[in-house]
Amino acid sequence: MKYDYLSVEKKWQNRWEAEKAFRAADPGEKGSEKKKFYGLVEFPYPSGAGMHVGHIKAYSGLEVISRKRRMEGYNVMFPMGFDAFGLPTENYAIKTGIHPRQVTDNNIAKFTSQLKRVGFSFDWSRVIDTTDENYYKWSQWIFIQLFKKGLAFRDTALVNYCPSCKVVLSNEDSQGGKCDICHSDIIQKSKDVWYLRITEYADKLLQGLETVDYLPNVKQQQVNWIGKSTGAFVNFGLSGIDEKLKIYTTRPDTLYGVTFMVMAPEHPLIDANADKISNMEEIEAYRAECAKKTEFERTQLVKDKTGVRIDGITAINPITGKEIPIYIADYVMMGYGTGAIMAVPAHDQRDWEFAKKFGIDIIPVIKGGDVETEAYTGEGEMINSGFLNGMSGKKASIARMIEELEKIGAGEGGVQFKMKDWAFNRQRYWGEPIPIVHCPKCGMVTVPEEELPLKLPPMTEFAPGQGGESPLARIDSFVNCSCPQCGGPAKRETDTMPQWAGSSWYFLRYIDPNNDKCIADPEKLAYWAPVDWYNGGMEHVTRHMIYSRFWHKFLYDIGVVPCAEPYAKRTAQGLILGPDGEKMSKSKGNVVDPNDVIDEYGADVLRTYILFMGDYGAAAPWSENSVKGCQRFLQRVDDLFVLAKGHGVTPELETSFHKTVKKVSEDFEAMKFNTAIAAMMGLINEITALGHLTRDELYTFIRLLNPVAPHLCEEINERLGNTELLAFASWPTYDEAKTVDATVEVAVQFNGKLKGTIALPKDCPKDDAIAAVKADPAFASMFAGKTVVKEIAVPNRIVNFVVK
RNA sequence: GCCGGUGUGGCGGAACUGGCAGACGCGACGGACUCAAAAUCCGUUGAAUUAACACCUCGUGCGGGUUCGACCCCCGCCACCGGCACCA
Repeated sequence: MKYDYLSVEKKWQNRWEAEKAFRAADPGEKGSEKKKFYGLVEFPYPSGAGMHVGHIKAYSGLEVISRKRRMEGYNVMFPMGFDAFGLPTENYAIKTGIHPRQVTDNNIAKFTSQLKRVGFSFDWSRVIDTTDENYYKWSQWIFIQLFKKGLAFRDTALVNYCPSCKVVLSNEDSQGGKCDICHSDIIQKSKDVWYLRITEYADKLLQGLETVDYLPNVKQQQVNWIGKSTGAFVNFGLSGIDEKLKIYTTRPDTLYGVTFMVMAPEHPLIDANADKISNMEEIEAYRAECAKKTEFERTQLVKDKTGVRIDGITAINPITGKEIPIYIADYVMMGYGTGAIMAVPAHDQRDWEFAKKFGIDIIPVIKGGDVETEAYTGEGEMINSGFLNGMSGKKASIARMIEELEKIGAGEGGVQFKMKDWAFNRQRYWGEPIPIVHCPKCGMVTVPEEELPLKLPPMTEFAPGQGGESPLARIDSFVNCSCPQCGGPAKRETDTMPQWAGSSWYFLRYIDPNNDKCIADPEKLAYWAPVDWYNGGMEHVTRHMIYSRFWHKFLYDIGVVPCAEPYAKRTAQGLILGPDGEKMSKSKGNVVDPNDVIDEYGADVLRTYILFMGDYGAAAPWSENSVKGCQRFLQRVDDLFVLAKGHGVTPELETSFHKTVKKVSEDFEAMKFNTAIAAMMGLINEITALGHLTRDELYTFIRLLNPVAPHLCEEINERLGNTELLAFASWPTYDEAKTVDATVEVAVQFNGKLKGTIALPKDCPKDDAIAAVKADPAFASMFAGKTVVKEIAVPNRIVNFVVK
């Protein structure tokens, strides 16, 4: 009988909705006495294009886990929401004149209906929308707390600016010198910008990684992003100037090999001492040349070293007392360390290249390598290094040098991070207004908390101003206000927050989405936090995750949340590629729409295929034919009902059932959905071949499959006469002892080569196994005329004879 | 350049972390049902060899090694993917 998925799926979706089946119980409510499980997936940006199958894959993993947890007796919260501020919506609004609010509402409605068609067990009573006033009220509240603690500040800086989007971008949003949104080349521009002092939390963010269960590569990427290095700060004296040149180095052990110094072109010491520099024109010319280059050209296109020697000032090595030249060069960045370095050409390749080009001495201080051909960066015995001579081992030499530097007051040990402060403003309409008032008397004043939310004013024209200022700057009624502190006339900040703001704390709001007194009720936070399992894309591992960990840690420090880390566990799904093996994109025309798949095959088939197509964490191409294979599988499950007679255990199937329950239980937890489904397919094949099973066994089977294909399983459950939802049936258990067959086929090898198999009782002792093979006439010829040198037996696996 | 990952049939992918390579699915081939097709069901399907699904041989990117035994461990390469990148 052909399974009518369309009406069956609708039927169960309606019932789940009517019964509010997946509503998580808050503390005090019935169900909250159970152990809690908080499963989180990355909420989508509701784009006009609707969802594609990649979204479905991203949510399916924890959908399975959440459904399994409910069956295991947990009180599960599996929420969904929308990260709806952002440029695509705003650009669409600029183009069409339709208000972003309306665009967003339409898109959310579209996404919601698509998600419901898939049958995800989200708690729809907790939906959040970051553009909702009652949500961004709290984004603004957090900003005010950051500001009060000095973690939000304003600074003039060279920023990455996208001339097309007319917006300032963070380093994270402008990787590769391209705008993350429109992919045009970004340029450098001097602007007054807001920063969040995330660097203050660099060490905490790094150390926190030791307490969480993230995929190793996720952790590694965060570690790299934070980029901690240890070394020393060293103060070099300057000739004729009563000032020191402070540098940062990871290799203080090579101090005796310093033959020149390099400062970033923008280094403030240059202007401060312009009167002592005899070649300022030359330096200015070089600076102008550098300023023309984008950061991309300067850092990405590694090419010839360029630079200019500063005439008139020299540096004094505090250890050797030697006088050495100072250069400016753009291979040294103002934004890292102190903006100046000591150059050791013998042991640093960049310094080596520079020295070769400018004819500077190269003094080796570590034995090994040939510093005439390239810098030697390996370890070795210290030479030409005064008190370090004869030492070997980088660590010891560094420690010894730092000790010396500290003794003579010329430096100290220190650490540096690659991570930079977070540029936190955008000159756009569709974002959270930054709740700050600029008062000519009081300076920057926060909007009083009782006045939050600071709402976006109504507008009809959303394009940014010509100078790249926020569209909000055009609205006088918004801009002009009175200072909350002194009551005098003042002006509002007109920039808005970046899209990352709303997603930096959304997992907390799910816990108490309608609270108008605080982010979330402390009792509820104590119950639900932290997120037990967070799944999402690898592309969000550095930016979104680090930002949100930062906010969470801040909220922890001010006593708002009860735990130091927001996510106890993090996994990631792989991409779904188009049928052509390419990344899905509109331009390639290889996007698969989940709606089309559901129309043709049903939601259960879609879900099953997405989980079956391969390793959940790896990218895999879409295959229409394989979808059909999953359809056949579910059809065969449906057909099982007519084969189900009586109760109890079918002896021929008993071991297989125990095996499958074990396999599926374990594989789901490891997100090995493909092999779990393969195991269920194998069991179906066995049952079909046998021709019968009991109704109890069918019940076990549908409970295993339920997290993957819940509509079909609920339907069969009902046919079995059960009135309760299968969603809350108990998860099947297995008996370890019954997962192995009574007789096991064991491989027989001679000299490691497979020569046959032998049936042996389960867990047959080694000696018995060896004896059994020797007694088996099938292997007699293998022993004939040979001497057995060694006998190896692995229970239930192999027996191997080494013969001569 | 650095860090991480991957490489297995015609295809997607399995393989207890050293123990029968290719589970499961797709595709293909053969058969059943059908007037026929679709759907469904049954069988075969790594390569080579063969009358043979008998034996032997080869086979997990390439070249070596360790081991009774290697997709798995070690050494040296190649290719592709992801992240970072003149970070001192």
